[in-house]
Amino acid sequence: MIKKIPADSPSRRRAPRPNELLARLSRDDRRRLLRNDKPLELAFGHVLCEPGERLHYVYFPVDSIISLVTAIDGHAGLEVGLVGNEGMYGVPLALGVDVSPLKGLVQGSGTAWRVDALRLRRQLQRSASLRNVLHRYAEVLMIQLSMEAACTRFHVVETRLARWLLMTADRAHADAFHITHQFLSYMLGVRRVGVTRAATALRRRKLIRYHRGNISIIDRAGLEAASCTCYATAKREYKRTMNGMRPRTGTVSRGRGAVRARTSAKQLG
Amino acid sequence: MIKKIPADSPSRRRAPRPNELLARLSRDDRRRLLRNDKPLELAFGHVLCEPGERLHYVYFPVDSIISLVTAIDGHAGLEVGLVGNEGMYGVPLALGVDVSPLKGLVQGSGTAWRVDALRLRRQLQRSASLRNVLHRYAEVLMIQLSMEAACTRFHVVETRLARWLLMTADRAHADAFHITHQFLSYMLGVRRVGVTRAATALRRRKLIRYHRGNISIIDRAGLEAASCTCYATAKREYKRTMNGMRPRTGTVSRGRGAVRARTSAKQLG
DNA sequence: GGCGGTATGTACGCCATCGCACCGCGAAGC
DNA sequence: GCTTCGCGGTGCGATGGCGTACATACCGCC
Repeated sequence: MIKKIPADSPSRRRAPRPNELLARLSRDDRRRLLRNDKPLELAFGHVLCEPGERLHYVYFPVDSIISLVTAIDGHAGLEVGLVGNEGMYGVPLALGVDVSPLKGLVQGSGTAWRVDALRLRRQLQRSASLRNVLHRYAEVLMIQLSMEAACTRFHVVETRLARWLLMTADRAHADAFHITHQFLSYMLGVRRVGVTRAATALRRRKLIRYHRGNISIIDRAGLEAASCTCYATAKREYKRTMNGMRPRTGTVSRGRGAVRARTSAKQLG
Repeated sequence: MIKKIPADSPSRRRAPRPNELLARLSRDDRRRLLRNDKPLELAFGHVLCEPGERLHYVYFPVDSIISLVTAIDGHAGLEVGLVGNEGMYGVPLALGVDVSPLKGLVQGSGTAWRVDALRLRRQLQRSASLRNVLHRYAEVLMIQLSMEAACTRFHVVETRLARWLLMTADRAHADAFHITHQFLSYMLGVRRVGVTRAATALRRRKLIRYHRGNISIIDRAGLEAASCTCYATAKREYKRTMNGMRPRTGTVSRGRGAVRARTSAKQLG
């Protein structure tokens, strides 16, 4: 699924942009990493790596989309991250670990640059600027994971669905794509019926349209309003983290900090 | 809270062990990192860093416990990680980012080594072995975060409570510690009443005992059986990741892998 | 142009948790 | 010794999601 819908409206599809992590590398870093390789075609449903297995490559999507799915006993799994041309799959290798805890599932077919583990390791040793970019992205991913945990815990299906659609549209560079309720239920960790209900509600509010797996966003601003703040948060945090912007200057509690400590203990009391 | 209960039974308390990350460093790395510093006393309720603010230090707990709490609109927050002498607080700095997305809340008073951001950065540039240890821990944290997301989504309060108690006992090096239902409800992201109910159930099963905040584990094996598998998973993944053990050798789907791709697409209907 | 399979819509009873309210007990402080 | 307050226990109706089952509608294929 997530195939483009040429019949519908090619105008919906924006021009694919290069992978943002690769774009941030110096010319030399990029050349040494990619050599003479060509981007690879990834097909929907393809599993790049099963959880707990060895990572042989990292992938830098161009216009493909990769779902990060965590394993959990008694359930099919739960999507905890979404990777498009803004990121990479295979962060553990960037941290010196050659096992992936997360299943990499191609959720939108398209192309991606692939780099093998050994070459990545060599270039990481050699280049501090490469490390800088990939490690910053590792931090982005950590932010996403913790946000995902809280969002999954507290937000209802409808707002989560809205967020998911927006995030996918961004990564697909299109406002329309193909995905079934069944697949969505797997990603969101809810029943298929739960997705149907939420999707029906969004459709009644004239925010989306869908028909047998073809979903299109018809009111982007409305959908953003209907989604949880996590959508905006994720975008903001990506920018801030990758650009190395200064945090807002606030009172940082350190040293003894007895007052603040008591305050928060009180709040919880 | 999480103060020791000397009256109860000092025998409950095991000898504190040194911070495991520091223990993994070479003598030189460790000396350059810690200089002539002494470990710091951290008091319960103290906030090491608010989410979104600048990280001035990293902390390596010895016998203190630090909760990683993610911010979420409309809620008090949600604990997404627990750091004791097996880890560190301030992973973003190890990845070259000087803002923490997660609140660092001292949840168990005790001591920790503190290293300032600049010195850490210098030593990271200098030492690949230091990078190796800290980046491996960053990976451990990512595994914990994704596990936490799924656990929070799918597991009921009682099993999650059991897991929390076990994890805290491990990090406190004691089977008894002090914590109120109110505080637990904040950590687990549920109502206070929800904790009371779950705790009552565990008590009736003779796995724990508690009285006005003093909780003790009286049947560790039973509590492990009552907790979700996430407890065992976290322990196993920590070991595997930090020791750099080989993954189990399995069929890694790569290249075309059309068969596997079709299979999983089928499963999802 | 009928048929089978896929995708979606709806219904029903159940359960975990929610939000709120109220009560009782025990510890610390006046 | 009495009061106050923090902590834990219980009850009640509401709600969001679950598991299951079944109905409908559409597509592609023969």
